[in-house]
Amino acid sequence: MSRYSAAEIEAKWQDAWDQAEIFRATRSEDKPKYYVLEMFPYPSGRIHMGHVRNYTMGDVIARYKISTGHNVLHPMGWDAFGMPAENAAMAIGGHPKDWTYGNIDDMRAQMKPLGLSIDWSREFATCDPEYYGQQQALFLDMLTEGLVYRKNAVVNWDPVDMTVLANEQVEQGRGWRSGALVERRELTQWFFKISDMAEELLEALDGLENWPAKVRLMQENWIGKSRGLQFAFGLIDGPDGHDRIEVYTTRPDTLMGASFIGISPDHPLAKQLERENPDLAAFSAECRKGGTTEEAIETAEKLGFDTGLRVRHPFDTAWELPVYVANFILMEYGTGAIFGCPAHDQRDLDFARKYGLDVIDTFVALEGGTPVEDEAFVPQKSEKVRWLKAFGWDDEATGSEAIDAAIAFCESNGVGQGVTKFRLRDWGLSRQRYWGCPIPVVHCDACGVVPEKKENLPIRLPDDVTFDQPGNPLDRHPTWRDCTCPTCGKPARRETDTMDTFVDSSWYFARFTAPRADTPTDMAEANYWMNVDQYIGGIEHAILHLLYSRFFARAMHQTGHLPAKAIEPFDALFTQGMVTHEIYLTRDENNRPVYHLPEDVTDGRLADGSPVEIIPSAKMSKSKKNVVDPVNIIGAYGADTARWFVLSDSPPERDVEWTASGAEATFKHLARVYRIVSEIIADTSEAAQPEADEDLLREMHKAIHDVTVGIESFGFNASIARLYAFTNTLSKSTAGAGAKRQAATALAQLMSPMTPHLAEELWQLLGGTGLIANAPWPQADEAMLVDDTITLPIQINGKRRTEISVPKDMPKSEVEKIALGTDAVVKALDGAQPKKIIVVPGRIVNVVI
RNA sequence: GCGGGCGUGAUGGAAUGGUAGACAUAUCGGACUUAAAAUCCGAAGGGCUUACGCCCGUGUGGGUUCGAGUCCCACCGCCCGCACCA
Repeated sequence: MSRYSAAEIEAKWQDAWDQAEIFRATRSEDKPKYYVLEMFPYPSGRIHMGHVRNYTMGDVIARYKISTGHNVLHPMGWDAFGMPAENAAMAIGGHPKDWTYGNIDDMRAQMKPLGLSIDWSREFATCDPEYYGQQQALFLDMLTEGLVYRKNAVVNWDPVDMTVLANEQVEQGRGWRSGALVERRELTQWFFKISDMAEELLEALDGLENWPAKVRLMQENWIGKSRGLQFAFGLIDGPDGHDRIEVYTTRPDTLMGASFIGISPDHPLAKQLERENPDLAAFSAECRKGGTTEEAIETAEKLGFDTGLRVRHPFDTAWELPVYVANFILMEYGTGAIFGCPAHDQRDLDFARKYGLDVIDTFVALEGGTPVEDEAFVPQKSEKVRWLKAFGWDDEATGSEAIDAAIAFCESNGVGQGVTKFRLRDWGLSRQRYWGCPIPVVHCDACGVVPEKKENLPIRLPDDVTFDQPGNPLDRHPTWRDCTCPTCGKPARRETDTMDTFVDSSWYFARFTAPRADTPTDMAEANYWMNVDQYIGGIEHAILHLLYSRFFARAMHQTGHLPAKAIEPFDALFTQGMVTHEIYLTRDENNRPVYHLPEDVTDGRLADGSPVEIIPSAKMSKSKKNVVDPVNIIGAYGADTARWFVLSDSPPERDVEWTASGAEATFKHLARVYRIVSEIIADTSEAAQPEADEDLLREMHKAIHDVTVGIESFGFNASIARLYAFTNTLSKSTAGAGAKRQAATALAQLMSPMTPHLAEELWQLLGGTGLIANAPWPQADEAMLVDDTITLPIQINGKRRTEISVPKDMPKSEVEKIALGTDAVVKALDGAQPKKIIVVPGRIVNVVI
């Protein structure tokens, strides 16, 4: 009997699949279609275990759907534009293009041995001119539809390198290369009008039933619909053109507790005052230091500058409030101005204490509670409070009712109006970088900003660029910028900004339906294949990528590139967890950590015997060296072992920890399955007892049922646990050769989505017809799933005391009688009557004493 | 700071509000072997008890329920995202 040789088996069956072209997707109306997609990778050059886990999950679904009679589309491509290619060019020389395509070749070669059921004929990279040219066409169509526009927006500016920095390139407020303090600077940039669709993107979340609730909730909060009051404070002796300050608040019920007005340093009034007031100019300059992230702004120390200006309270014109410029107010949200109510908002209270401002309690003092000191009084949303007492009302209302009532009250008194606002901002797509999709517009002195003609697409990136200095090489290219105006034909300048790489990934799923079409999509193909039936990727994409894709699908429908049914492009979404590994480190003479690769550590020691510190279960990262290269694992154990392991142990949505012992154990298990099945094939015995056949087949049907449920519900770990149990049952079974072969065949089929190579081999050994990949999925016989006798636990006061064995459909009253007759219950009752007996049929009996 | 999530044996984890710890790893014992490996069989949450059993136990504290790992409230810890990382 031969032994399990993964290398041999895997090469053999991958060839067989290639020969038969069984994963090539072709439009066909005689089968239901199924589109399964994993978030495509960035071509860093090496695949990692996270990729293996992601693609294996998609592969299990794809293979399962093939065997349940679906026409499956399972494509793969590369999210190939982005900063790392430029960083590599700067660090080690070479060209981003060569680096990227070289990485793609490497990664494809590392990925193919996994035996994924991918239609490689549809592969593309977003940096292919054939792809980004179509993206430019989409951009032009969106421009025509009014979905794109230009406006000013702030970027991170490195004053030493004189260049724009990505958030990732800002470390503790400083540029990562120059070390200079970063400033916020305004640039004119292109924007997608995603905010116009805020309401629709929000409403449509309800229909995404097969998305994780947490992702829908995160998107809902991100879109951030709020109902509030917009009104004005009259400005006393304001500078020219400013007689009022418009304010938006979601807490109009606290208006009588207002004690100051805060405006953003970028507010027009602040900018005007800045010109005449050097102290304020200095303060605002200070506010503009640091990065642009919301995190940086929100966690920075709250600073304010008293402008000396005063406003009048709308309900009491004798009541004057000071106007501060404050660093925590964002010009992008609301009107860029707020009123502060220290008694009922912690941030405002901290600010008021710091600058010695009034704290006007509109609730606690009125109700006779403890006055506000260091903690603002913010009631629970559901708490009924007399918020409006300050307005002279006596009605009780909960938080949102109180706010609606306050808005109505203000409106009826001529103070502002209720408005709905969204937190969602328009999507800035301009990037001052080379390795991205060129924005297809030109700047003409006579005609202004002019779209490029479609027949000139793709606007290709020039190859002759250098990365020896900071900034965008397109800006300093000698000739690339020179062009003629598409409108007047005079000399003009090409736009040198490229698109955010999120644009590339916002429509690739649609392109996969017709990757070689000479329009962005082919409507016949898109109509057949869309939507993505199952999308799989990391939770880190819960908001941006998934929201942008939802926006793009709508925009593509509006511009005639997708059918109406595809405006929500992902029918079902699954967010998988990461692959983690322990971190091993020692300390150098300065007590700084020195990291060690897992393969250099055995039983907590290095080769020289010195012990290592172990940090448990962290995300695999090159800098911490806690990485396991899938290529090595496949070389040592085979792809089936890698695939099985990343699916076992942890539920797919949670992190899974890679361990060497786990991989070893997985390999042993697969070898065991191979051995057990080989023995079954050699065996010709009859069953010792006929019941043994019956028992085994019963277990087989239960396994078919449970494994199928597991796959359909993304419970791959549960399916695998069930397969372990079924393998143990099979190995111990005393059934005859026929029943065992039947069970072994089912086992191979149930394993086939996870370990397709081994399954093909077993299928062949067992005499199966054709490829197991094409064989129909086994069906569980319902009648075989239920045992005639069940075990019911008996609880006394909710604690398990004993159990009884009863026929599965015994009536409640009978069960009750038997339960009351058990020794444990008789003893516990001690002659008394039970207070209550709860019988949950088929589940449990609880006797309350 | 804001938004979202997670927390169960030595370890990864299982458990439609219904027997907590399935399945696996590591460990220990046994069989086979000259021996080891491989393989096969078995034990195993903690405590008390000769035993029958009993008590405790799902981050902490409270609550709802006949019954809570699961639902609610508060807290602690860790993770993800925060609009120019992909």
